[in-house]
Amino acid sequence: MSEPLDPDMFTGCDTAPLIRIGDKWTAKIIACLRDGPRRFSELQVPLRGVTPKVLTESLRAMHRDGLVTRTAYEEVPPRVEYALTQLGRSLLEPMAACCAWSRRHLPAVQAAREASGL
Amino acid sequence: MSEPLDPDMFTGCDTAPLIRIGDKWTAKIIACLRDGPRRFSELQVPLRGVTPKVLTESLRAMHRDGLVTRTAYEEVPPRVEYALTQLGRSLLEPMAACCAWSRRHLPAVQAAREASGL
DNA sequence: CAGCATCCTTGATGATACTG
DNA sequence: CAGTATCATCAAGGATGCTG
Repeated sequence: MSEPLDPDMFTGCDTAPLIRIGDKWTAKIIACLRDGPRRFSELQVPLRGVTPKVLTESLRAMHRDGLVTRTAYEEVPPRVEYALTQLGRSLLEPMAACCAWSRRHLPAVQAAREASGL
Repeated sequence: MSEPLDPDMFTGCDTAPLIRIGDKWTAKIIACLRDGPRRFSELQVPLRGVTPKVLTESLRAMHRDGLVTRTAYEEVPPRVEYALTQLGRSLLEPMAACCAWSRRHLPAVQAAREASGL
């Protein structure tokens, strides 16, 4: 009920998050790769509005962290496919937990927000 | 294995997140309130470095969304206690799922990151 | 097609000082 | 104590144009 609270009890680290997940695109990219490999341009479609620069940055970080694989085919025009690794796939579980919460409780959040006049 | 990808398959909304959770403090605040009500200044300690301004903003948003209650006692000096609502408490579940993932897989992320030379 | 290179905007956050 | 009020900062993200 009281006493010492651990500042890092949730994130497990001081300030900078160790892994890039809570940013704007990583989770969406993982969702888009759920059903199989996708090409760079295939990802741009569902992630409407993402610029190639940002998409590249995100994919590079995810590749560096072992979440996705990158396969470049020596063709013209070039073709590059991204796919989830086992590690990346394992993130679908906590993501599903968040989605489940969202489906169940977002209406309550909406209600609370309106009840307090924005 | 292919075809139309839903841009909002993960977040459930277009751009702006409907609820403020993925920010820097909300999840930590929820964790700090897990074992009971806390005062404003009690929260500042474990959330080391958080300025009163930012803590106020976070708590206000959480209150607006029905995640926490705010109880001000008419005393001198003033005392204000924040506590999780049932809704706020329900967020502990998906948070636990994320923590579980972290405990299990962060070492693999570290390894992957080193194996790729940062 | 799959990106780089550049420049720019913006919101979340921080530092500091002050108040009921 | 529990904030409020300003100002400053910085990195994520975006816009645009170019290239192998």
